[in-house]
Order: sequence, then structure tokens, then C-alpha cells
Amino acid sequence: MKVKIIDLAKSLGTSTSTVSRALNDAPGVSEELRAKIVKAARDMGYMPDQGARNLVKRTTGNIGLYVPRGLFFVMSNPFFAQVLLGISDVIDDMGYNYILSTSPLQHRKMFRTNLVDGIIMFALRLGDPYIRELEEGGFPSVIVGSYNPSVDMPAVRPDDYQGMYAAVNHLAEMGHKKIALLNGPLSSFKSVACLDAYRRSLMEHELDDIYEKAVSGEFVAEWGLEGANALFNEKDRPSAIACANDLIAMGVYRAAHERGLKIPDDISVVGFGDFPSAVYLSPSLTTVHTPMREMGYEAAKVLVEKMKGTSSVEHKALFQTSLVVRESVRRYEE
Amino acid sequence: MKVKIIDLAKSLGTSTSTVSRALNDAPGVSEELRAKIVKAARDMGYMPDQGARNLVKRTTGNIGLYVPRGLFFVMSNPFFAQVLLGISDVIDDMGYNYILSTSPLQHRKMFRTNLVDGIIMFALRLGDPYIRELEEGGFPSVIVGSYNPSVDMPAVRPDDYQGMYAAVNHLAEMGHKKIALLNGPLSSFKSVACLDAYRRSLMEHELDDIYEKAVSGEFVAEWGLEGANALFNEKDRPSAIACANDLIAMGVYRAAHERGLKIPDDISVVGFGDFPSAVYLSPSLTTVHTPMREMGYEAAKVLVEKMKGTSSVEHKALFQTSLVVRESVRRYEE
DNA sequence: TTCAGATGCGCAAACGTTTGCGTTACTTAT
DNA sequence: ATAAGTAACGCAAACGTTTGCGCATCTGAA
Repeated sequence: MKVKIIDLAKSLGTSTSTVSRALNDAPGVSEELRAKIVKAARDMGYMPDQGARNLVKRTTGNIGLYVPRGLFFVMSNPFFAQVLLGISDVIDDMGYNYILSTSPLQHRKMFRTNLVDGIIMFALRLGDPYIRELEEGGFPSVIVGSYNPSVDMPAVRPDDYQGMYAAVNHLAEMGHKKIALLNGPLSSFKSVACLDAYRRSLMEHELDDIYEKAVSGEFVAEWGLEGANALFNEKDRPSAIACANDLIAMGVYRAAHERGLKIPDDISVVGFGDFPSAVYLSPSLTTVHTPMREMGYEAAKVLVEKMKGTSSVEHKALFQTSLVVRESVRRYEE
Repeated sequence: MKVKIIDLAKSLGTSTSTVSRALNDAPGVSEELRAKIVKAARDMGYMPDQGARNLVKRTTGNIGLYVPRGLFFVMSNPFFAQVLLGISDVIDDMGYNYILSTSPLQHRKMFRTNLVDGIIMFALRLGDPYIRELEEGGFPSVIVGSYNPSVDMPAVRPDDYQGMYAAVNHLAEMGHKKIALLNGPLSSFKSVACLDAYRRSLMEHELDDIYEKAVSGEFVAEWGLEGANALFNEKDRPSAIACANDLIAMGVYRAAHERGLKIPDDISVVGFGDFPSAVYLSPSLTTVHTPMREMGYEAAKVLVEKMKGTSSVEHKALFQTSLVVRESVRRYEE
């Protein structure tokens, strides 16, 4: 059977209170006795039951990661890998555990049943439920990624608008006149930022009369393949494609290859995100870098402050994005 | 403040026991009263505190995912995405939460402090600690992926040996005489299976006297790039490279591209895993398909049986792998 | 009409911790 | 020498549930 605090107490001829205090570095126990208790705990392999501990301390020692898009979406999107990396940079040696929730139900349960001390929310979209409830409850939580800026909650997000603006500007400055946008779903705030930036850049370069084509899909390679195929099938083909996401760009790569189109000779493409794989594509992908790890780091820091209850100011951080040019765009001449 | 069971009881003029029974569909409460209680619980937004519940029921409603390789390793390896997909197919509507642990410390805490009801372990390698402890304790747990077969614990794994055997055979049958292996670390059981299969195939085709080169690295694209570069720098170059992992293959693609080598014209490559991205590479990757989702499904099923305590038989499942040929290998002629 | 068995419900103990408070023994200042 | 203070420890309550048991009340069969 598992060894409990009372077993320890009995074997040492002391009380549970003293054992508890000793193990928690609380005052009120002599150094001599504390040492004995610690040793005995080690020897007998004692570890405090979490349920009991949570019950009395009103704190759980784990933080929730909410991604209302399903487990697969999380795991197959390098964005999370990177952001989580930053999060774990600050959280890991604080001894927290991560608990994952991908459905509104799980999410609700998390913060309503004292399952976690704080929540980091990803990939929120228009109409995702239970955000408001969280907001009102004052539960420690942070949003990471583009989301409704009017929502009254700490958030750290990338400047998606500037990123896409720089990307399309680059394409235009390289001489491209017919630039298409393979976008994400418009329920995503990132997608609307991308769309706005795309339009503005086109207008500023007086290209919108020549060609304007923005189509919405999902943030996955499958959509890039499908969307690019559709684009290629039209009589009036673009010479460059901007993608809202590196995964979409991968799909474009595939579509081009299947049709014998060379990148960047026949078609230029720029991605978004600068996922680790961007540099492994052939040709390597020109894309806009999003400081995902740094964002994760910041989000985690904000969250721990929230959990400590120290900072109750609404923290909003905006991270710069920047175009990194590699091999997938060429200068376009008539 | 959060509404507790006693608030519900008071507001209905009944007792906590009855409320508890009503909400848990336990017998001993009239349908009429049960309906009233359920309604009131709904209205007041009652949800049972997990800590208290766990404490008395000795069960937590969440399952642990242990990957002793660090958070980044998990999140950036499509293997997990796929396996988790299978797991969630069976687990998700059972209402469990996932709790992630990537360090031995977290892992130990998980099953020693009643934090989870069961554990699924990934990517185990030689020398990973705390496995034995788990084994002895009889804690419900499953291993997924190649691991020491002599360990006395339920496990579901792919037939990595046959997979690599088929891959190298294919290369040999396509006329390649100089075949290299870019392997994973030898602390991984998968790597040693790959190495054995590679050697056997070479011997059977009487190729081992001509050329034999197996080098160990990590299961990441960086290693594929580095390893391939090293291979290309030698005077006696291979005409084909077998990789222990699709990510490694991506690295090889990159190395080839940087050097102006065409795949498969100048160099053939076969991967392992059949990650979703394999089909998006240009050219698409010939690789060994591993039924990851199916494995996850099976692992989860075994785990829930273990947790129910029904099946105490040691369950070992071996999943077939199969070569899927695409575009990255060509017939080799002198 | 009576009695055995259901049925519906409440009391209180239990789960394994933490912690406020009281008690004792010991120190230090007066 | 006495008072006041402090340090070390134990008692017992509390955290919010679930559940064994006992007590009524009600049912239907003898």
C-alpha cells in the first residue's frame, strides 16, 4: 500500500502536523527533527497525495492548455511546439504539470472544478464558447495568438497584419503583379488580419485592379494543395502566392510539383510562421518569422504573475514579425 | 464563490448525500427528486470539486502521457500526433483529461501521488528510469513504440525490423549496391532493429562486402542534413540512403538540394514512418508506413481495460509495417 | 390486520492533507 | 527569582466529496 503521512508520523513517534511542516519547509520544527523526517520520507518513498493536498490548499500545481481545435490540430501544428517550448522555459522548473484540453467541455471542467491553477488558450476563433465565462470569473488565464483585441483578458499575440503586409509588399516589389492569397478561415482573427494586409498592400501598389484573389481554407497542407490547384486551373494564373501559414505553403509546393511547375522559376511563394521545416523545403521557404518561442515565454510569465495574484493589470503584448527571405521568391519580369 | 454540494442541498432542503447520489445516477433517490436536483445543479452551475472527489474515490479521471524526451521532442514529432489521434479516438468521449509529463520527476509524481489513473509511455530508451518502479507497482500503463520486449508490461509496437528490412530490400532490388543507413541513436530499440535489418538485408544481397555504412544520430531533420553531408563528402558515395525516420529523410532532401543533387536521379532515399508530410515533399517520399493511429487506438483500449482491472493478462501487440513506394527511389544502373 | 421487504432519505465517517490554536519547555531580560 | 517572550510540538478542525448504515415510510402478500 501507498505510504501516507500518518505512517511516517507513527514510525517516528511524532504527529502528522509536524511531518507536514517539516516536509513543506514550514517553521515550527527543529532542524534536528526535520532532518530525521526528511530522511524517513525519502527512505519510505513518501509522496503527498495530490487530491488531499489540492483540497485543502485550493491549488493544484498544474496549468491547463486549451486548444479548442482538437488534439490533432494541436499536435500537427508546429506553432504549438514552438510556443510550448517557450512556455516550458519558464514553467518547467516550477514543477507544474500540463493538462491538455481540446473540447469546450474539458475546458469548462478544468477551471470550474479546481483542476488547474491557470490556463493558456490557443488558436481561439470567433464563436469559441466559454471564453466569456472565464473572463468574468477572473480565473488566471492568457490568450496566445491573434484574437479579438477587445476581449478583456491578458493576451500575447504576433503582429500578423504587419507580417502579411511585409510579405505582399515584398512580392510586389519583386515585380509581381498577380498575387494570390491562400488564407485561413475567416473565423480566425489571424486570417482577417492577413486579408486586410493583403488588400492594403495591393491597393498601395495599385495592383488591385489587375488581379486580386484571396481564398479561405484551413491552416493545413491539404488546403494549400487544393487551393493552389484551383488557382492553377484558372485561365488567369497568379505569378506569386502568399500563404497564411507555412503548412499551406507546403501544399502549394506539392501542387506545383505535381504540375511540373518549378519554384520559384514558374511560381513564387511566401509562407507565414517560419516553422522549423521551412528551411528544409526545396527550395527553402521565404516566409514571415513569428517569434513563437518568445511569445510562449511571455505568456507563461504573465500567467504565473496572474496566478500569484500580484499583477492584476491587463497585460497585452504585441510581438513583431519580420520577413525572412530565402529561395522561394524570384524577381518577376514580363 | 464557487457553489458546493451543500449549497445545493440547503437550497433544496435535502441532504448532501441525496444530492450526490442524484448527480451520480446512484440508486436510492426518487425520480421526482432527482429531476429537481439535476435541474437545480444546472441552474446554479454546480460542478464537483475534483480534489475532494479524487480523494474519496481513489480515481482521478485523467490519464498520463509520458515522453521522457522533453516537450519539444513530443510536439515536433508527427509520430505522437498520429498516435495521440488514435488514443483520443477511444479516450475522448470517456471524459478523461490528458496530463503531459516529459521529465522523470513529473512522471514519478504522476503515478505516485494519485494524479492519473493510467499512463501511456512513449519513446522509451535504454536507461530511462522509473520504468521498473512502475512495473513492480502494477500501475495501469502501456508502452507504445519499440522497446525492450523482455520488460513485463503491456506494449504495442510496430514491426520496425520488418519495415527496415523491406526498405533496404527494395533498394537492393532496384539495383543499388551502395546503400547507407542514417540511423537513430542506438539507445533506441527502434534504431537497433533498423540496424539489424539493414545488415541482414545487405548480407542476403551480398552487398556488405561492397559497401556498408550505418551511422547513428538523432530522429530529427538536423541530423539528416548533417549525416547526409558527411556521406556526400566521402570519396565513396552511396547511391541510396535509408533513413530510420521521415524527419531524417527531410534532412537528406535538404542536403541534396544544397549540393545540387537531384532526388531520385542522383540519389535515392527511403524514409520510415510515413508521416503526413511524406506525400508533400518533392519528390514524394518512398517510406515505410507505420500504423501509428491504429497503434494509439490499441494502446488506449488496452489501457482502459487495465484501469478497469478486468484484463490482467500481459498484452503485447505487434503491428505490421509496409513499404509504400512513391517517387524518391529510382532504378540504379551502372 | 400484520409483517417482511422495498424504497427514499439523512447522519456521520472517511479519504489524506494542511493549519489555527493551545500547551509545554526553554530562553532572555528585568 | 520572576515575568515575558519564543521555540517546538500535538490536537483537532477543515477542505468538499462519497458511501455504509440506520431509520422511517410505503408497498403488497399472507
